[in-house]
Amino acid sequence: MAKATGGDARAVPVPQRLLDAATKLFAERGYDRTSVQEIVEAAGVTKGALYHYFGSKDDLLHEVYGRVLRLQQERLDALAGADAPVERRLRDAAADVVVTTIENLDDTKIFFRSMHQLSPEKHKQVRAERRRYHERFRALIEEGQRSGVFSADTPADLVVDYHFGSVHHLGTWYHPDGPLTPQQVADQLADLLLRALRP
Amino acid sequence: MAKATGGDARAVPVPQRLLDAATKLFAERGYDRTSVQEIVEAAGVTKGALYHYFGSKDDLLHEVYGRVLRLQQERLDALAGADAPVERRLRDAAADVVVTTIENLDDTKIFFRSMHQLSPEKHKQVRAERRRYHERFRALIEEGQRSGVFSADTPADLVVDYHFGSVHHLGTWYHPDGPLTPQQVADQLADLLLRALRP
Amino acid sequence: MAKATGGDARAVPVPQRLLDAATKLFAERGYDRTSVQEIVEAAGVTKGALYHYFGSKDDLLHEVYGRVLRLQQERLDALAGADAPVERRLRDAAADVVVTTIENLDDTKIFFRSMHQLSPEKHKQVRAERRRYHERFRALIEEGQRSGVFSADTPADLVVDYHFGSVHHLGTWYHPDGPLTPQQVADQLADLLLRALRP
Amino acid sequence: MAKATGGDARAVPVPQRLLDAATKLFAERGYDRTSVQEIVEAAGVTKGALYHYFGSKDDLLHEVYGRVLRLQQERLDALAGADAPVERRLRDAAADVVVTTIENLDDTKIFFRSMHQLSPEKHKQVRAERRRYHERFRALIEEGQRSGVFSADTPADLVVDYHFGSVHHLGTWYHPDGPLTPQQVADQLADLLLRALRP
DNA sequence: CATGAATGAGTTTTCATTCAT
DNA sequence: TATGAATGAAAACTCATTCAT
Repeated sequence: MAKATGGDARAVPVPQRLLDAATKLFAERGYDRTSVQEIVEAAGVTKGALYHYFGSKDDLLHEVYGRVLRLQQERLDALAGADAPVERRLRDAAADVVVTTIENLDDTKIFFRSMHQLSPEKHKQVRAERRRYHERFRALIEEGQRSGVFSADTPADLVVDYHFGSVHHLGTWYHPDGPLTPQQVADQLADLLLRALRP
Repeated sequence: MAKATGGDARAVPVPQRLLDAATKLFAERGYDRTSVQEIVEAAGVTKGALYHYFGSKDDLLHEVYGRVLRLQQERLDALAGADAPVERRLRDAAADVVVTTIENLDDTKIFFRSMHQLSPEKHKQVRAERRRYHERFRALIEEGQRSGVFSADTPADLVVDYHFGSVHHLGTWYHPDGPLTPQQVADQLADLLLRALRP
Repeated sequence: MAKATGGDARAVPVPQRLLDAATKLFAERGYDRTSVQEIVEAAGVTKGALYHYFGSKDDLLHEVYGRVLRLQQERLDALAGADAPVERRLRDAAADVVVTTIENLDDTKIFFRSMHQLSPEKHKQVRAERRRYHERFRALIEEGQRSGVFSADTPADLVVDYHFGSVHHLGTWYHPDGPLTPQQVADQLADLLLRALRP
Repeated sequence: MAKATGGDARAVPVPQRLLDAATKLFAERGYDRTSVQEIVEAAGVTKGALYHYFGSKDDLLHEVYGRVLRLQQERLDALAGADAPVERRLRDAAADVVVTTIENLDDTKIFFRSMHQLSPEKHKQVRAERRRYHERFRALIEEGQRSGVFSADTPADLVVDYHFGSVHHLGTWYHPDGPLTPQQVADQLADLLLRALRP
């Protein structure tokens, strides 16, 4: 008998509402600075409901990670496995990770800032999935290096970290109301990467 | 158990001991996950002593920042103002920030992970100092772009964020016992930057 | 050690138990000298329970005030608005505030000693309500002065402060096991007031 | 080498400076809310100095009491023992306590608000001295009642408490920049007392 | 499915006092 | 005389989690 906002706000299922609220708050104030009470208030439910659907606060964070990890891995797999020259596939992948990062900036801010606040067990799991992503990306670069279209002066691992560093950093400076669209940023950063890899 | 215990460890003054302990712990577990109790225990003093020298836990974090900010700004000013071609000065600056970041990896991990946990007032101050650093770096790139030794395809701002992203990221993957020395990493990352800027 | 322990003492709801314990302790040792720990121990609950019902220690004090303020204001309004000569109404009001003050001596001790220890915001609110009470009383005196049944030699404001001073002071000297009943004290003090106001 | 305010500020001896600072602060924020650190800062000395001259914070409060108690007792003794009719002596005493209370409003605010925060031992001592004062005043009233110039309808004790209640209360409402001078307030309150005592 | 009262261990911070110098 | 670093105990408050209903 409250908050009947629109008639479809209530249609969003409780677990989703909780996840959305948590994502927003974690991104705004960080995991440790967000209390369970604040999450349930933002989601319009009670604590009991949260613990009905999630085992712990930690679980909530882990779910946010799952969402962004699955999304990015899927997109990378698709782009890397496409039928195109390696420089095209790398460029597309490099630009795409920028666009999807910006489009899910809350999730990725949380990802990079709060990963080490997961329980050791879950942290390990996330790092393993992250590593899989990293290796798929690295394989692209190595492929280009072997075939001579990319310079082999820099170890592929370092190149990946170079690029991902800039993706990681997006949360620090990118603002949706700034002068550049996500796609423009993506193109520029992908260009920088490809130029750095010119033989 | 009086003043002359050890002859060396106890010779370090209390504020320094506190700062060292805090740096180590903040880097290991993050600012919010480190309790004042843990800090004073690691430093071998009592809470009263901490609050005798520092106004708050926040102050301690701010001091760590001060240290790394001053160091990096000094080095950048020296290198950027040297008497050498701009591509040399940029390369030196780009490599140097990598080396000093690695050499102070604890401080810089804290810097990038915990900056947003400072009080708003101190956060603002740190961001202002950080911006000064950023702008000095950007000026170098613009200088090279104007004189034609660097490509002007990418806005200088973005290039700075691209490079600093990778510096930021170092704390995530670099380990002192890995295969690369700090100087090697620095050379590789500086090369990537300069190659990306080739006209 | 579950819910039905005692059958009577435990039947009092937790917020009431907390308020009672706080009232007693604040009166005994003052607000600042009473710790939250002592309150919850006296009430037989934990700190968490206290903060579940009250926002702060300050809130608890404010609640005590609310109780006594509401009580006294109601009684004054009833007596002052009665259908009787003004000297009768003033006398009744003057005596009644003495009786109810003695009957709630803990509350009123707290009221007068600890009011200035409230947060500025709440302090202001309490003073506003207190002023309303004062003004209602003053209006009675002015009414009598205008109609000539009371001497107008002394400004009504001062007369009110004179009487309330003695009410305020009751907590300092009145003891329930002394020679005078509350009603006797009330009659004497009301007599003093009325005699002082004889034209 | 600091705070050379005028050339005679430094001439005030340290214990006096401490006492003055403590009086001011205790009156402003209360005894418990005033820290020793604040007192020494206001007095322009260090903590060591305070503990050199005073045994404890409690001692400081006790000294403030000593000052006001001695002053008021002396004045009462002089006025009550004067060679004049009893109604004159009571009137003078009643007015004088009002004037000296207002002239030392900080001290008396502290007196009435913080007395119960003294250590039990010192509290007892202060109460004993206070009682002596009270009894001297009561003797005056009884003298007048016996000789018939005052009504004996109200026990002398109660009359004393009635008057002292209003004195006590002065700290709550009197402001130096209000419409009434200390002497005017004193005259009015003394008048009220004497009028209440008319046979 | 969901509530919300209650817990208990934890947090940062304050402060009167001591003491070697 | 006076300093100020250091102590240690206590302060108010927070919060993830549980559980009877």
